[in-house]
Amino acid sequence: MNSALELFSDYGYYGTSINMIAQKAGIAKGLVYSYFENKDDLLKELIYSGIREFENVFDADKDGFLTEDEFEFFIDESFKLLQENISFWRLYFLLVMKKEVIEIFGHKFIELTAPHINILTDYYKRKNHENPETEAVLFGAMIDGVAFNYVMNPEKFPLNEIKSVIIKRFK
Amino acid sequence: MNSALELFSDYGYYGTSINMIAQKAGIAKGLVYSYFENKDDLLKELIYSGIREFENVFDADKDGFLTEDEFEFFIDESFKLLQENISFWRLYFLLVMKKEVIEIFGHKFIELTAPHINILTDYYKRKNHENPETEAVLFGAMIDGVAFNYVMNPEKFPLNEIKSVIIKRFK
Amino acid sequence: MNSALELFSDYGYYGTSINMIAQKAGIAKGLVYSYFENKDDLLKELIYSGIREFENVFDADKDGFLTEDEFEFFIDESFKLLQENISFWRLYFLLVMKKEVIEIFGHKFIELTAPHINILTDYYKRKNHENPETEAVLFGAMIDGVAFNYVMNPEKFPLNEIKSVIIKRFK
Amino acid sequence: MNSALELFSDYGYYGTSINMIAQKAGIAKGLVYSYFENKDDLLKELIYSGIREFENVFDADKDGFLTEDEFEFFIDESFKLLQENISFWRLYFLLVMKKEVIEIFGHKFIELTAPHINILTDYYKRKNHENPETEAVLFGAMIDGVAFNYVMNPEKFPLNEIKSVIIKRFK
DNA sequence: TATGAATGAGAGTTCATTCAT
DNA sequence: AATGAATGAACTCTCATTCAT
Repeated sequence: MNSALELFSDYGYYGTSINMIAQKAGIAKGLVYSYFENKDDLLKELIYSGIREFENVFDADKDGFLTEDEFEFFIDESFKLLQENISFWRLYFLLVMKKEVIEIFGHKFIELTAPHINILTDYYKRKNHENPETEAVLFGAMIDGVAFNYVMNPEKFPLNEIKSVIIKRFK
Repeated sequence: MNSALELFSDYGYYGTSINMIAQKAGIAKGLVYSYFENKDDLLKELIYSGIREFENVFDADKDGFLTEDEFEFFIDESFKLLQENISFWRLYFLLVMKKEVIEIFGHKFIELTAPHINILTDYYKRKNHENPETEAVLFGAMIDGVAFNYVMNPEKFPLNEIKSVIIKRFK
Repeated sequence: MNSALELFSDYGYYGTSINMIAQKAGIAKGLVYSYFENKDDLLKELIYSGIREFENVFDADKDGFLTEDEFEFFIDESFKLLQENISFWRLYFLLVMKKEVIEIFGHKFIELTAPHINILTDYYKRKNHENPETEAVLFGAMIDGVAFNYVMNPEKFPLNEIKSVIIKRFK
Repeated sequence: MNSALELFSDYGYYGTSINMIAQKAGIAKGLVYSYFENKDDLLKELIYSGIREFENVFDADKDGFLTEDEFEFFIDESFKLLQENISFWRLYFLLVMKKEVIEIFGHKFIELTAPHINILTDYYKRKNHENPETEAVLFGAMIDGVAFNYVMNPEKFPLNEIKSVIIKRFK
């Protein structure tokens, strides 16, 4: 799965052959098929396991009420998760635009982000912002953009500085 | 090229066959090969032409000095460009993370955005922001994120509201 | 189709690869797939075309009433058909026992033979045989057996002598 | 071997995997290979054992002289053998036309039937039939056809009625 | 200039066979 | 004696590319 994740995230799903995966994993092609039904299934497992990891981390503050401290904690955790799963998030961005993927996982992805948008809307509402929902959506898009730029070039992207500015500007 | 762009942006590079492109364009498969050396070349031309369009639009204010009015104009133009070339930007996000693409176009993409980041850095420096460069980078990432979310779901994403909030918060 | 028919009838469906067929036909593997959707489809076409040929020949005496002269004519035609389509009948015997094939073609095969059995039953009834239906079924089985032995070894099997004996004994 | 015989006769040689056989037999895949050299060998053993069984039953009246009573006994025994080994005879019909099988077992199959044909020829000669040998060959083919139809559909085929008619007509 | 029949490399997948345990 | 993880050859099928027309 690690080999597959890395290759998928570098070359895309169709750009990665089972042969490449097996070779990278140091096993025979056929063995892949005793772990996964087929290539599609391997991808699914990869995504599910990524989603599960994400859900585990963000299950804590499910009371739906975000304090300023929790806001900072949320940013912290998000960025930590991002840094620890670069390949997964690369794959996420690679796939999330494909029609087939949206059909299968679209709802999963929405379930993942929608609650955060809601909590944020609430947060900005309490802070008397003018358009709390748009603000929340923009915040979400910005996080996407930051994640996107980071996974595209993890060495050069100044994630920590960015974090500070985000907190300063959006808390 | 229009057919190819649309198909690539919908089904991905590997998900689109030369046959599909020829059919959509109403020509024979073989004819594609008198316009383009091969499928790779067709993709390259597509990207180059997208980049050229982008460069043309943003050649105007090359004096490197951004006023507040120009800032708003810049946002306006960017979003217009985004809305008029949804397929291209979908394709951009679809490809930009692939290793092979980065090897070929990586520097092109950087050349495209770097000047804007510099101009923005300058802009924020003049406004006495604390970390003008980080601020500029975050702004760029945010625009990426907005674009990404918009092309993923153009009907639902509130582009105009977002624009207002961006101007209010980042001008 | 000729190459496929011959190979299928010699080595069976699974014992024949698309490569073998293409090689025998002197074309490239891929070309097979512009004539037929897939291997299954090729087999189906083969069977349908064989069935059609059979139906064409035996459409003449569809009045359902068999005279002694017509009986002889029927035998004649059957054996002629057998001799002209050895490969097809080999394939028929090879396939007709497979579950998958029966599911798809079972009714077709029954439609092919059932009318003849009925006509024969009628024929033997008129001749006051004791068990006309069993007699007809036995006759059908015998023709199967003769065909089976003939296609298994066309050079050695004495088809013409057999024909005479059949006519003498069963007319 | 029982598992293999049943599976081969239902799904064919290529349609049956070693896995299926092992599973049905309740043993591990690898263990099959300590009983048989390979899949081919397993098939061979299956056929040999079927042939041996056949030979055992028909070794009794090897004096080469067939009386009318023995004729009836012969039919009886044949049909009993058929009914008790449906799977084997299904497999026989499934395989007997394949080139590879003929190359290996062709002579065996001929050795099996030839003596009976001879004895029958003799039988019909004594009864002053016109073409005793052809008569015998036809009889053999008919038995094949009956067996074929029976194993194709054991529930529906009227084996006992057929037996009576055969005895009446061919004794 | 335009076609699409033809090619064959390479993809995903299966499965007979081996062998360390 | 028994297991099943592991292998890789061989299969079906796709599709970028070529080329005679």
